[in-house]
This record gives sequence, C-alpha cells and structure tokens, in this order.
Amino acid sequence: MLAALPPRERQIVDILYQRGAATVAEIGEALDNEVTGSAIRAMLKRLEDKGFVERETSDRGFVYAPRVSEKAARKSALSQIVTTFFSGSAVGAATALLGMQDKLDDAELDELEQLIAKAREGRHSA
Amino acid sequence: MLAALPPRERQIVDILYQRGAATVAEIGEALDNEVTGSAIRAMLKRLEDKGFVERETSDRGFVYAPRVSEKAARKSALSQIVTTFFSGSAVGAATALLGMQDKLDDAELDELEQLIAKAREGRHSA
DNA sequence: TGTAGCCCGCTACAAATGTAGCGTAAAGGC
DNA sequence: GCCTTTACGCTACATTTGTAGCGGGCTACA
Repeated sequence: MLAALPPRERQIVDILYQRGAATVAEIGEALDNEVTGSAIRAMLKRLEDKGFVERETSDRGFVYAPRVSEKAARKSALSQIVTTFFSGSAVGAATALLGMQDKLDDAELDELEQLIAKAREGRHSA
Repeated sequence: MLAALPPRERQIVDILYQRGAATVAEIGEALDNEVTGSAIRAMLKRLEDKGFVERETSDRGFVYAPRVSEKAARKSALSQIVTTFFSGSAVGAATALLGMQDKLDDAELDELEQLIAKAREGRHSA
C-alpha cells in the first residue's frame, strides 16, 4: 500500500511515522526547509484524499498523523522487503538486520532470544 | 536511493531483485499482464537512464538486471525501515520480523542464535 | 484601528510518470 | 520467397506529481 506512493508523498508519511504526528512546519524542518509550506500542504491534502493521512485541530494548529496504524504499516513494509530481498525468509532478513549493526543492545538481544525460544517451543507442540 | 523511485518503477526493480534478472515478458507476467510490453520497455529505459538497471543481450533477447548490488539495496531498504519504524533499533526490527511469522525454519534459527551469541562475545571483549 | 506576521486553501503550471499505438526489423514456418 | 509472429524503439498523450504564488482570515501589538 505505502509502496504505491510517489517519492515525495512517501517521504512525508515516513516522517509522520517517525514522529507519530507533525505540523506542516515540522515536516518542513525534517525536509531541511527545501520545500515550501504550501507545497507540503498540497501533498498532505492529496495524502488525506487518498486516506493515508488525517489531521486534527490542536492548539498548535493542524497536526497531521498517519491514518494507517503504525503496526500495519510496519508489517507491510517488512513483508515487502522479505519477499523482495529474502525470498520470503523472515529469519534471513532478521539475520541480515543483526549483521548490519555493530552496537547491539543487550536487553533487546534478550528479548530476541526469548522470542526464538518461544518459536522453538511452538514448533515442538506442532 | 531506491525509495526515490515512482511506484511503477519501484515495482519493476523489485521484481528484478526478486528474480535477479528478467526479460520484458517475464516482468509482464509478474505484473499479471496488466501492463503492455511497450509500457514496460519505456519504464525500463527510464530506469536505465537513471542508472538503476542495465541490460544484457542474451539468447532470449534483452535481459534486464538491477545495477545497484543487491547487497547495497538490501542494506538501504533495511535501514530505511529501521529509522522510520524502529527509531534506529535494528534488533527491534528483527524482533518484529520474527513475531510476524508463525512458521520458522529451525536451521535458520540456529544461525540467528549463533549470530546473537557472537554479538554478545564481542560485547564482552569490548 | 491599522498593519505586520502566520497559517491556511486554492489555483495554476511545469515536470515527471504511466501508458498505448505505430512502424521496423529479425526469426520461424509454410 | 512470403506471411506471421515476436521483440523492439520511438513518439505522442493523459494523468499524476511537485511546486510556487496569490489572497483570505486570524492574531497580536503598537
């Protein structure tokens, strides 16, 4: 779904996912102020029309947020990569992911190992 | 880099990464023959001009392949997702990846655990 | 009550994208 | 040799994307 967006629009929703929500000005900053506000507003309107973005009226002015749940978006993006680059192997992708990074957080690694153990258990019972 | 491509072009290079290389006809099949050959050829020409695709003259006719190494493309795509959805935590992304899938390959899990163990060792010595 | 500064939507327009159709040349059967 | 068929490039064109500029409303503050 998200992959169907043109470059700039995709860039903007990515920013929205990173921050959770943002005003036009904040989006402009994230784009190094290389894009005028009116341009961003136009993009956002199109994204709104397409149903990818919604806006709320906060005290800060309009705040825009992704309309597709982050969870769903994650999943979609991940499976996209898994099928494109890893022949459908999620574990393969996970391995590559770990190999990319030099500093790995211990607590996070614990969680990951637990997940693996759990996966093995499930495999036993099945 | 790849994220800067318009939807259809992106779709086509994705197919090329999946298959390694493909002819126009094969790409058409992968797109459920909803796009004419000439349209695909035009796309490929533009991708070639932009430097994302190269073609070779095989006995099957022209065969198109990605010009950016798959490794680099993978890495780029993965870090994209990691920054957008996981605040820069590769391990977090890996965890989500494993959580998505119900059937996990044992051999692959072994490899993954080894990688984790290795990461922990490195952490000790450092 | 100006008037300056915002934030906004709208309109218009240039550029890029997505696609189909035509003409051509090479390959294979008859 | 001719006639399909197939793959191709080119051109042209509709649509979509990306952007700037204008005018309006709202606030603040002299």
